[in-house]
Amino acid sequence: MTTAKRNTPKRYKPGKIREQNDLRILEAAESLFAIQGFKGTSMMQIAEKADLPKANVHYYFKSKSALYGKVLERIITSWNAGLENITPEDDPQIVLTHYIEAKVRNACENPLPSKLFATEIIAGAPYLKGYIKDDMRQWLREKTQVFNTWIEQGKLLPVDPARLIFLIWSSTQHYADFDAQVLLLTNRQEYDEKEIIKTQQFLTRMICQAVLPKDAPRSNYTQQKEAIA
Amino acid sequence: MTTAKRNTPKRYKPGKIREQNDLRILEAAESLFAIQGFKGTSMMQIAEKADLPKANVHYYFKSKSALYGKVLERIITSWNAGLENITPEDDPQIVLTHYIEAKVRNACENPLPSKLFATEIIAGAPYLKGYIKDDMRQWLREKTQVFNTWIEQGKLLPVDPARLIFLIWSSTQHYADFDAQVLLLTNRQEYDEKEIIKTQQFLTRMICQAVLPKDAPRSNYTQQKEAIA
DNA sequence: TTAAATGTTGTCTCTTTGGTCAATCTTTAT
DNA sequence: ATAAAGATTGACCAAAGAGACAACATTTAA
Repeated sequence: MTTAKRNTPKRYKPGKIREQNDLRILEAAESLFAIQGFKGTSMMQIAEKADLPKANVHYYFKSKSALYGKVLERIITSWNAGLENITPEDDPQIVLTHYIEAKVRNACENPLPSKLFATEIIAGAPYLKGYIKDDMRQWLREKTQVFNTWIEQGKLLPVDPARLIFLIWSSTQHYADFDAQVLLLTNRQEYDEKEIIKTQQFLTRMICQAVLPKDAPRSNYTQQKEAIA
Repeated sequence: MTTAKRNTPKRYKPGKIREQNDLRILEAAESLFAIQGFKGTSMMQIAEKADLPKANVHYYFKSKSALYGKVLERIITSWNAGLENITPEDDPQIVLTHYIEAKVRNACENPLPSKLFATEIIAGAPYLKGYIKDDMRQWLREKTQVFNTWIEQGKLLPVDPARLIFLIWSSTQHYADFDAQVLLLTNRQEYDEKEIIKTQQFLTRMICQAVLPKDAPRSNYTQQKEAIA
Protein backbone atom coordinates (compact mmCIF):
# COMPACT_ATOMS: atom_id res chain seq x y z
CA MET A 1 0.00 0.00 0.00
CA THR A 2 2.32 2.67 1.28
CA THR A 3 5.61 2.79 -0.55
CA ALA A 4 5.13 0.22 -3.25
CA LYS A 5 6.22 1.88 -6.47
CA ARG A 6 9.43 3.46 -5.25
CA ASN A 7 11.50 5.40 -7.75
CA THR A 8 10.98 2.79 -10.46
CA PRO A 9 9.48 4.74 -13.33
CA LYS A 10 7.78 2.50 -15.88
CA ARG A 11 10.52 0.14 -16.92
CA TYR A 12 10.65 -3.31 -15.33
CA LYS A 13 13.90 -4.82 -14.21
CA PRO A 14 14.44 -8.55 -13.77
CA GLY A 15 12.79 -9.86 -10.62
CA LYS A 16 11.71 -6.37 -9.70
CA ILE A 17 8.02 -7.23 -9.82
CA ARG A 18 8.35 -9.90 -7.22
CA GLU A 19 10.33 -7.62 -4.97
CA GLN A 20 7.70 -4.90 -5.19
CA ASN A 21 4.73 -7.14 -4.59
CA ASP A 22 6.46 -9.01 -1.81
CA LEU A 23 6.91 -5.73 -0.01
CA ARG A 24 3.39 -4.59 -0.68
CA ILE A 25 1.93 -7.79 0.67
CA LEU A 26 4.25 -7.87 3.66
CA GLU A 27 3.31 -4.35 4.68
CA ALA A 28 -0.38 -5.00 4.29
CA ALA A 29 -0.10 -8.21 6.26
CA GLU A 30 1.91 -6.58 9.02
CA SER A 31 -0.65 -3.89 9.68
CA LEU A 32 -3.52 -6.36 9.74
CA PHE A 33 -1.85 -9.12 11.73
CA ALA A 34 -0.71 -6.53 14.25
CA ILE A 35 -4.16 -5.49 15.35
CA GLN A 36 -6.31 -8.47 14.38
CA GLY A 37 -3.94 -11.31 15.11
CA PHE A 38 -3.15 -14.29 12.90
CA LYS A 39 -6.53 -15.98 12.93
CA GLY A 40 -8.36 -12.69 12.92
CA THR A 41 -6.90 -11.69 9.59
CA SER A 42 -8.01 -13.24 6.31
CA MET A 43 -5.99 -13.59 3.15
CA MET A 44 -8.77 -11.67 1.44
CA GLN A 45 -8.26 -8.67 3.72
CA ILE A 46 -4.54 -8.74 3.05
CA ALA A 47 -5.14 -8.93 -0.67
CA GLU A 48 -7.52 -5.98 -0.59
CA LYS A 49 -5.16 -3.88 1.48
CA ALA A 50 -2.33 -4.71 -0.90
CA ASP A 51 -4.66 -4.00 -3.81
CA LEU A 52 -4.11 -7.37 -5.43
CA PRO A 53 -6.37 -10.32 -6.13
CA LYS A 54 -6.28 -12.97 -3.46
CA ALA A 55 -4.84 -15.63 -5.76
CA ASN A 56 -1.94 -13.31 -6.40
CA VAL A 57 -1.07 -13.22 -2.74
CA HIS A 58 -0.98 -16.99 -2.75
CA TYR A 59 1.30 -16.87 -5.76
CA TYR A 60 3.90 -14.97 -3.75
CA PHE A 61 3.46 -16.71 -0.43
CA LYS A 62 2.82 -20.40 -0.18
CA SER A 63 0.43 -20.17 2.76
CA LYS A 64 -0.93 -17.83 5.37
CA SER A 65 1.45 -19.29 7.95
CA ALA A 66 4.39 -18.75 5.66
CA LEU A 67 3.37 -15.16 5.13
CA TYR A 68 3.00 -14.64 8.86
CA GLY A 69 6.44 -16.10 9.40
CA LYS A 70 7.96 -13.79 6.81
CA VAL A 71 6.30 -10.79 8.42
CA LEU A 72 7.76 -11.71 11.79
CA GLU A 73 11.15 -12.35 10.26
CA ARG A 74 11.14 -8.94 8.65
CA ILE A 75 10.30 -7.30 11.98
CA ILE A 76 12.97 -9.17 13.87
CA THR A 77 15.76 -8.29 11.49
CA SER A 78 14.75 -4.64 11.51
CA TRP A 79 15.07 -4.66 15.29
CA ASN A 80 18.73 -5.43 15.48
CA ALA A 81 19.40 -1.78 16.21
CA GLY A 82 19.90 -0.43 19.71
CA LEU A 83 22.27 -1.53 22.42
CA GLU A 84 24.23 -3.26 19.71
CA ASN A 85 27.87 -2.43 20.14
CA ILE A 86 28.15 -1.68 23.81
CA THR A 87 31.38 -2.41 25.67
CA PRO A 88 32.44 -2.34 29.31
CA GLU A 89 34.25 0.91 28.51
CA ASP A 90 31.05 2.76 27.66
CA ASP A 91 29.20 5.02 30.04
CA PRO A 92 26.06 3.22 31.25
CA GLN A 93 24.15 6.45 31.58
CA ILE A 94 24.68 7.37 27.95
CA VAL A 95 24.03 3.87 26.72
CA LEU A 96 20.83 3.47 28.71
CA THR A 97 19.60 6.92 27.80
CA HIS A 98 20.15 6.33 24.13
CA TYR A 99 18.50 2.96 24.24
CA ILE A 100 15.43 4.09 26.16
CA GLU A 101 14.97 7.16 24.01
CA ALA A 102 15.22 5.12 20.83
CA LYS A 103 12.73 2.58 22.13
CA VAL A 104 10.21 5.20 23.20
CA ARG A 105 10.44 6.99 19.88
CA ASN A 106 10.06 3.76 17.97
CA ALA A 107 7.12 2.65 20.09
CA CYS A 108 5.24 5.89 19.53
CA GLU A 109 6.02 6.34 15.86
CA ASN A 110 5.94 2.77 14.66
CA PRO A 111 3.78 0.70 17.02
CA LEU A 112 2.67 -2.04 14.64
CA PRO A 113 5.74 -4.29 14.78
CA SER A 114 5.70 -4.15 18.55
CA LYS A 115 2.03 -5.06 18.62
CA LEU A 116 2.52 -7.99 16.31
CA PHE A 117 5.42 -9.21 18.38
CA ALA A 118 3.33 -8.85 21.52
CA THR A 119 0.43 -10.92 20.23
CA GLU A 120 2.89 -13.57 19.13
CA ILE A 121 4.43 -13.75 22.60
CA ILE A 122 1.09 -13.67 24.38
CA ALA A 123 0.03 -16.60 22.26
CA GLY A 124 3.03 -18.51 23.63
CA ALA A 125 5.51 -17.60 20.89
CA PRO A 126 4.60 -20.51 18.61
CA TYR A 127 6.60 -19.09 15.71
CA LEU A 128 9.35 -17.30 17.62
CA LYS A 129 10.19 -19.86 20.27
CA GLY A 130 13.31 -20.88 18.40
CA TYR A 131 14.43 -17.34 17.78
CA ILE A 132 13.99 -16.41 21.42
CA LYS A 133 15.75 -19.47 22.78
CA ASP A 134 18.70 -19.07 20.46
CA ASP A 135 19.36 -15.61 19.09
CA MET A 136 17.60 -13.49 21.66
CA ARG A 137 19.01 -15.40 24.60
CA GLN A 138 22.49 -15.02 23.17
CA TRP A 139 21.92 -11.30 22.73
CA LEU A 140 20.71 -10.99 26.29
CA ARG A 141 23.69 -12.92 27.61
CA GLU A 142 26.09 -10.55 25.89
CA LYS A 143 24.37 -7.49 27.28
CA THR A 144 24.10 -8.79 30.82
CA GLN A 145 27.82 -9.51 30.76
CA VAL A 146 28.59 -5.92 29.93
CA PHE A 147 26.16 -4.75 32.60
CA ASN A 148 27.85 -6.99 35.14
CA THR A 149 31.27 -5.58 34.43
CA TRP A 150 29.80 -2.11 34.85
CA ILE A 151 28.54 -3.22 38.23
CA GLU A 152 31.98 -4.55 39.16
CA GLN A 153 33.47 -1.24 38.12
CA GLY A 154 30.96 0.60 40.27
CA LYS A 155 29.49 2.35 37.26
CA LEU A 156 26.15 0.67 37.85
CA LEU A 157 24.36 -0.25 41.06
CA PRO A 158 24.04 -3.98 41.73
CA VAL A 159 20.79 -4.86 39.98
CA ASP A 160 19.87 -7.93 37.99
CA PRO A 161 20.72 -6.91 34.40
CA ALA A 162 18.09 -9.17 32.85
CA ARG A 163 15.35 -7.66 34.95
CA LEU A 164 16.61 -4.19 34.10
CA ILE A 165 16.34 -4.98 30.41
CA PHE A 166 12.87 -6.43 30.89
CA LEU A 167 11.90 -3.22 32.64
CA ILE A 168 13.13 -1.13 29.74
CA TRP A 169 11.37 -3.32 27.21
CA SER A 170 8.07 -3.36 29.05
CA SER A 171 7.93 0.31 29.99
CA THR A 172 8.78 1.51 26.49
CA GLN A 173 6.81 -0.98 24.44
CA HIS A 174 3.79 -0.23 26.59
CA TYR A 175 3.38 2.97 24.61
CA ALA A 176 3.15 0.95 21.41
CA ASP A 177 1.16 -2.08 22.48
CA PHE A 178 -1.26 -0.23 24.73
CA ASP A 179 -1.47 2.97 22.73
CA ALA A 180 -5.25 2.69 22.62
CA GLN A 181 -5.42 2.65 26.40
CA VAL A 182 -2.83 5.37 26.94
CA LEU A 183 -4.46 7.68 24.41
CA LEU A 184 -7.96 7.10 25.75
CA LEU A 185 -6.85 7.72 29.32
CA THR A 186 -4.91 10.85 28.45
CA ASN A 187 -7.67 12.02 26.14
CA ARG A 188 -5.56 12.33 23.02
CA GLN A 189 -5.80 11.25 19.42
CA GLU A 190 -2.12 10.47 18.94
CA TYR A 191 1.30 10.98 20.46
CA ASP A 192 2.70 14.39 19.59
CA GLU A 193 6.36 15.31 19.67
CA LYS A 194 6.09 16.98 23.05
CA GLU A 195 4.53 13.89 24.59
CA ILE A 196 7.21 11.67 23.17
CA ILE A 197 9.99 13.77 24.62
CA LYS A 198 8.32 13.93 28.01
CA THR A 199 7.95 10.18 28.05
CA GLN A 200 11.60 9.77 27.09
CA GLN A 201 12.64 12.06 29.89
CA PHE A 202 10.40 10.41 32.42
CA LEU A 203 11.62 6.91 31.70
CA THR A 204 15.30 7.76 31.36
CA ARG A 205 15.16 9.72 34.60
CA MET A 206 13.29 7.00 36.48
CA ILE A 207 15.49 4.19 35.34
CA CYS A 208 18.84 5.95 35.36
CA GLN A 209 18.17 7.43 38.76
CA ALA A 210 17.55 3.99 40.16
CA VAL A 211 20.51 2.16 38.69
CA LEU A 212 23.26 4.76 38.59
CA PRO A 213 25.37 5.52 41.66
CA LYS A 214 23.99 8.67 43.26
CA ASP A 215 27.35 10.39 43.42
CA ALA A 216 28.06 9.89 39.74
CA PRO A 217 28.42 13.22 37.97
CA ARG A 218 25.71 13.92 35.37
CA SER A 219 27.05 13.77 31.85
CA ASN A 220 26.77 16.78 29.58
CA TYR A 221 24.58 14.82 27.26
CA THR A 222 21.83 14.27 29.77
CA GLN A 223 21.84 17.81 31.04
CA GLN A 224 21.56 18.98 27.48
CA LYS A 225 18.56 16.79 26.76
CA GLU A 226 16.78 17.92 29.87
CA ALA A 227 17.27 21.54 28.97
CA ILE A 228 14.95 21.09 26.00
CA ALA A 229 11.95 20.44 28.22
CA MET B 1 -13.20 -26.96 33.98
CA THR B 2 -11.47 -26.09 37.18
CA THR B 3 -13.91 -25.45 40.02
CA ALA B 4 -17.23 -26.34 38.52
CA LYS B 5 -18.92 -28.68 40.92
CA ARG B 6 -18.17 -26.84 44.16
CA ASN B 7 -19.58 -28.20 47.35
CA THR B 8 -22.94 -29.02 45.80
CA PRO B 9 -23.42 -32.72 46.52
CA LYS B 10 -26.12 -34.30 44.40
CA ARG B 11 -29.16 -32.20 45.18
CA TYR B 12 -30.04 -29.38 42.81
CA LYS B 13 -31.06 -25.99 44.03
CA PRO B 14 -33.12 -23.53 42.01
CA GLY B 15 -31.07 -21.74 39.34
CA LYS B 16 -27.96 -23.46 40.60
CA ILE B 17 -27.39 -25.27 37.34
CA ARG B 18 -27.18 -22.10 35.35
CA GLU B 19 -24.77 -20.59 37.82
CA GLN B 20 -22.50 -23.60 37.67
CA ASN B 21 -22.44 -23.89 33.91
CA ASP B 22 -22.04 -20.16 33.43
CA LEU B 23 -18.91 -20.31 35.52
CA ARG B 24 -17.60 -23.39 33.78
CA ILE B 25 -18.06 -21.84 30.37
CA LEU B 26 -16.62 -18.49 31.43
CA GLU B 27 -13.49 -20.10 32.80
CA ALA B 28 -12.99 -22.23 29.73
CA ALA B 29 -13.55 -19.24 27.47
CA GLU B 30 -11.17 -17.07 29.45
CA SER B 31 -8.27 -19.45 29.15
CA LEU B 32 -8.80 -19.93 25.44
CA PHE B 33 -9.49 -16.33 24.49
CA ALA B 34 -6.44 -15.28 26.49
CA ILE B 35 -3.92 -17.12 24.39
CA GLN B 36 -5.72 -17.59 21.08
CA GLY B 37 -7.64 -14.35 20.85
CA PHE B 38 -11.28 -13.88 19.94
CA LYS B 39 -11.20 -15.08 16.36
CA GLY B 40 -8.65 -17.75 17.15
CA THR B 41 -10.99 -19.50 19.54
CA SER B 42 -13.99 -21.51 18.38
CA MET B 43 -17.17 -22.18 20.29
CA MET B 44 -16.41 -25.84 19.81
CA GLN B 45 -13.10 -25.52 21.66
CA ILE B 46 -14.80 -23.71 24.49
CA ALA B 47 -17.49 -26.36 24.68
CA GLU B 48 -14.91 -29.14 24.78
CA LYS B 49 -12.88 -27.42 27.47
CA ALA B 50 -16.04 -26.87 29.52
CA ASP B 51 -17.01 -30.48 28.84
CA LEU B 52 -20.40 -29.57 27.38
CA PRO B 53 -21.95 -29.94 23.94
CA LYS B 54 -21.58 -26.88 21.77
CA ALA B 55 -25.31 -26.23 21.61
CA ASN B 56 -25.32 -26.03 25.36
CA VAL B 57 -22.84 -23.19 25.32
CA HIS B 58 -25.14 -21.33 22.97
CA TYR B 59 -27.99 -21.96 25.34
CA TYR B 60 -26.21 -20.04 28.09
CA PHE B 61 -24.66 -17.31 25.98
CA LYS B 62 -26.47 -15.74 23.09
CA SER B 63 -23.42 -15.40 20.88
CA LYS B 64 -19.67 -15.68 20.84
CA SER B 65 -19.35 -11.91 21.13
CA ALA B 66 -21.67 -11.87 24.13
CA LEU B 67 -19.59 -14.56 25.80
CA TYR B 68 -16.41 -12.63 25.10
CA GLY B 69 -17.97 -9.54 26.60
CA LYS B 70 -18.99 -11.40 29.73
CA VAL B 71 -15.49 -12.81 30.11
CA LEU B 72 -14.02 -9.32 29.92
CA GLU B 73 -16.60 -7.99 32.33
CA ARG B 74 -15.75 -10.68 34.83
CA ILE B 75 -12.06 -9.83 34.61
CA ILE B 76 -12.63 -6.11 35.00
CA THR B 77 -14.75 -6.43 38.10
CA SER B 78 -12.24 -8.80 39.70
CA TRP B 79 -9.57 -6.16 39.16
CA ASN B 80 -11.05 -3.53 41.34
CA ALA B 81 -8.59 -4.46 44.02
CA GLY B 82 -5.37 -2.61 44.57
CA LEU B 83 -4.72 1.07 45.14
CA GLU B 84 -8.39 1.36 46.00
CA ASN B 85 -8.72 3.37 49.15
CA ILE B 86 -5.66 5.53 49.15
CA THR B 87 -5.74 8.98 50.71
CA PRO B 88 -3.33 11.90 50.87
CA GLU B 89 -2.59 10.87 54.44
CA ASP B 90 -1.11 7.53 53.41
CA ASP B 91 2.58 6.87 53.04
CA PRO B 92 3.42 6.67 49.33
CA GLN B 93 6.18 4.18 49.92
CA ILE B 94 3.85 1.72 51.60
CA VAL B 95 1.09 2.25 49.09
CA LEU B 96 3.35 1.84 46.09
CA THR B 97 5.11 -1.15 47.56
CA HIS B 98 1.85 -2.91 48.30
CA TYR B 99 0.46 -2.16 44.89
CA ILE B 100 3.54 -3.29 42.97
CA GLU B 101 3.90 -6.44 45.02
CA ALA B 102 0.27 -7.35 44.50
CA LYS B 103 0.51 -6.72 40.78
CA VAL B 104 3.66 -8.80 40.39
CA ARG B 105 2.19 -11.68 42.32
CA ASN B 106 -1.01 -11.55 40.36
CA ALA B 107 0.85 -11.38 37.05
CA CYS B 108 2.94 -14.42 37.85
CA GLU B 109 0.23 -16.55 39.42
CA ASN B 110 -2.75 -15.61 37.29
CA PRO B 111 -1.53 -14.37 33.93
CA LEU B 112 -4.56 -15.21 31.80
CA PRO B 113 -6.76 -12.21 32.60
CA SER B 114 -3.87 -9.87 31.92
CA LYS B 115 -3.20 -11.56 28.60
CA LEU B 116 -6.79 -11.32 27.53
CA PHE B 117 -6.91 -7.68 28.52
CA ALA B 118 -3.71 -7.09 26.57
CA THR B 119 -4.97 -8.61 23.34
CA GLU B 120 -8.13 -6.57 23.68
CA ILE B 121 -6.16 -3.33 24.03
CA ILE B 122 -3.72 -4.20 21.26
CA ALA B 123 -6.70 -4.75 19.00
CA GLY B 124 -7.76 -1.19 19.75
CA ALA B 125 -10.05 -1.92 22.71
CA PRO B 126 -13.18 -2.52 20.60
CA TYR B 127 -15.11 -3.88 23.57
CA LEU B 128 -13.50 -1.91 26.38
CA LYS B 129 -13.32 1.54 24.83
CA GLY B 130 -16.30 2.69 26.85
CA TYR B 131 -15.01 1.22 30.07
CA ILE B 132 -11.62 2.84 29.64
CA LYS B 133 -12.99 6.25 28.71
CA ASP B 134 -15.40 6.32 31.61
CA ASP B 135 -14.59 4.13 34.59
CA MET B 136 -10.86 3.71 34.14
CA ARG B 137 -10.27 7.37 33.40
CA GLN B 138 -12.20 8.32 36.51
CA TRP B 139 -10.15 5.88 38.55
CA LEU B 140 -6.94 7.29 37.16
CA ARG B 141 -8.05 10.85 37.90
CA GLU B 142 -8.69 10.00 41.53
CA LYS B 143 -5.30 8.38 41.95
CA THR B 144 -3.36 11.11 40.22
CA GLN B 145 -5.01 13.62 42.53
CA VAL B 146 -3.74 11.79 45.57
CA PHE B 147 -0.31 11.51 44.00
CA ASN B 148 -0.29 15.21 43.32
CA THR B 149 -1.07 16.10 46.92
CA TRP B 150 1.74 13.80 47.96
CA ILE B 151 4.00 15.78 45.67
CA GLU B 152 2.82 19.04 47.19
CA GLN B 153 3.52 17.62 50.62
CA GLY B 154 7.00 16.65 49.55
CA LYS B 155 6.27 12.98 50.15
CA LEU B 156 6.79 12.21 46.48
CA LEU B 157 9.20 13.67 43.95
CA PRO B 158 7.59 15.71 41.19
CA VAL B 159 6.82 13.12 38.55
CA ASP B 160 3.83 12.81 36.26
CA PRO B 161 1.48 10.52 38.22
CA ALA B 162 -0.18 9.07 35.13
CA ARG B 163 3.16 8.07 33.66
CA LEU B 164 4.17 6.57 36.98
CA ILE B 165 1.05 4.41 36.98
CA PHE B 166 1.65 3.39 33.37
CA LEU B 167 5.16 2.38 34.40
CA ILE B 168 3.84 0.22 37.21
CA TRP B 169 1.23 -1.39 34.99
CA SER B 170 3.63 -2.12 32.16
CA SER B 171 6.53 -3.38 34.23
CA THR B 172 4.39 -5.73 36.29
CA GLN B 173 2.00 -6.99 33.63
CA HIS B 174 5.00 -7.75 31.47
CA TYR B 175 5.58 -10.84 33.59
CA ALA B 176 2.07 -12.04 32.76
CA ASP B 177 1.71 -11.05 29.11
CA PHE B 178 5.25 -11.93 28.08
CA ASP B 179 5.72 -14.91 30.37
CA ALA B 180 6.65 -17.07 27.42
CA GLN B 181 9.50 -14.74 26.52
CA VAL B 182 10.69 -14.19 30.09
CA LEU B 183 10.69 -17.90 30.84
CA LEU B 184 12.45 -18.82 27.63
CA LEU B 185 15.12 -16.18 28.15
CA THR B 186 15.72 -17.12 31.77
CA ASN B 187 15.57 -20.82 30.91
CA ARG B 188 12.76 -21.72 33.30
CA GLN B 189 9.52 -23.64 33.10
CA GLU B 190 7.55 -21.40 35.42
CA TYR B 191 7.90 -18.67 38.00
CA ASP B 192 8.83 -20.06 41.39
CA GLU B 193 8.26 -18.30 44.68
CA LYS B 194 11.84 -17.09 44.90
CA GLU B 195 11.64 -15.52 41.48
CA ILE B 196 8.43 -13.76 42.32
CA ILE B 197 9.86 -12.22 45.46
CA LYS B 198 12.99 -11.11 43.65
CA THR B 199 10.92 -9.47 40.98
CA GLN B 200 8.81 -7.74 43.60
CA GLN B 201 11.91 -6.44 45.29
CA PHE B 202 13.52 -5.34 42.07
CA LEU B 203 10.52 -3.36 40.89
CA THR B 204 9.60 -1.81 44.22
CA ARG B 205 13.20 -0.80 44.74
CA MET B 206 13.60 0.64 41.27
CA ILE B 207 10.40 2.59 41.31
CA CYS B 208 10.38 3.73 44.92
CA GLN B 209 13.99 4.80 44.72
CA ALA B 210 13.20 6.98 41.77
CA VAL B 211 10.08 8.69 43.08
CA LEU B 212 10.68 8.98 46.82
CA PRO B 213 12.73 11.81 48.28
CA LYS B 214 16.25 10.51 48.95
CA ASP B 215 16.29 11.74 52.54
CA ALA B 216 13.03 10.03 53.45
CA PRO B 217 13.52 7.47 56.20
CA ARG B 218 12.85 3.87 55.15
CA SER B 219 9.72 2.44 56.70
CA ASN B 220 9.91 -0.64 58.84
CA TYR B 221 7.69 -2.45 56.42
CA THR B 222 10.10 -2.20 53.52
CA GLN B 223 13.14 -3.16 55.55
CA GLN B 224 11.28 -6.16 56.78
CA LYS B 225 10.36 -7.30 53.30
CA GLU B 226 13.91 -6.96 52.11
CA ALA B 227 15.21 -9.02 54.98
CA ILE B 228 13.49 -12.08 53.53
CA ALA B 229 15.75 -12.15 50.48
C1' DT C 1 -48.59 -36.08 40.78
C1' DT C 2 -48.33 -33.05 37.16
C1' DA C 3 -47.60 -29.01 34.42
C1' DA C 4 -44.54 -25.33 33.61
C1' DA C 5 -39.89 -23.93 33.57
C1' DT C 6 -35.44 -25.02 32.78
C1' DG C 7 -31.76 -27.58 30.75
C1' DT C 8 -29.71 -30.90 26.99
C1' DT C 9 -28.24 -32.13 22.56
C1' DG C 10 -28.07 -34.06 17.66
C1' DT C 11 -28.64 -32.14 13.36
C1' DC C 12 -28.94 -28.78 9.89
C1' DT C 13 -27.79 -24.45 7.46
C1' DC C 14 -25.33 -20.67 5.74
C1' DT C 15 -21.11 -18.13 5.57
C1' DT C 16 -16.30 -17.50 5.66
C1' DT C 17 -11.92 -18.94 4.54
C1' DG C 18 -7.48 -21.09 3.10
C1' DG C 19 -5.94 -23.02 -0.71
C1' DT C 20 -5.88 -24.98 -5.76
C1' DC C 21 -5.89 -24.74 -10.73
C1' DA C 22 -5.87 -23.83 -15.36
C1' DA C 23 -6.34 -20.35 -18.71
C1' DT C 24 -4.35 -16.11 -20.03
C1' DC C 25 -1.30 -12.24 -20.20
C1' DT C 26 3.40 -9.96 -19.68
C1' DT C 27 8.31 -9.76 -19.37
C1' DT C 28 12.83 -11.28 -20.47
C1' DA C 29 16.53 -13.45 -22.78
C1' DT C 30 18.27 -15.18 -27.10
C1' DA D 1 10.77 -12.42 -33.42
C1' DT D 2 9.93 -16.00 -30.33
C1' DA D 3 10.01 -19.26 -26.72
C1' DA D 4 10.63 -19.80 -21.93
C1' DA D 5 9.95 -17.87 -17.52
C1' DG D 6 7.29 -15.16 -14.66
C1' DA D 7 2.92 -12.92 -13.27
C1' DT D 8 -2.26 -12.36 -13.15
C1' DT D 9 -6.74 -13.80 -12.10
C1' DG D 10 -11.56 -15.83 -12.03
C1' DA D 11 -13.61 -19.90 -10.70
C1' DC D 12 -13.83 -23.65 -7.83
C1' DC D 13 -13.47 -26.73 -3.56
C1' DA D 14 -13.40 -28.70 1.00
C1' DA D 15 -13.17 -27.61 5.79
C1' DA D 16 -14.42 -25.06 9.71
C1' DG D 17 -17.21 -22.36 12.24
C1' DA D 18 -21.27 -19.60 14.20
C1' DG D 19 -25.68 -20.09 15.06
C1' DA D 20 -30.74 -21.95 14.75
C1' DC D 21 -33.95 -25.31 16.15
C1' DA D 22 -36.86 -28.93 17.37
C1' DA D 23 -37.21 -32.93 20.02
C1' DC D 24 -36.27 -34.74 24.36
C1' DA D 25 -34.92 -34.84 29.43
C1' DT D 26 -34.78 -33.03 34.04
C1' DT D 27 -35.99 -30.00 37.75
C1' DT D 28 -39.11 -27.28 40.35
C1' DA D 29 -43.27 -25.64 42.31
C1' DA D 30 -48.24 -26.36 42.92
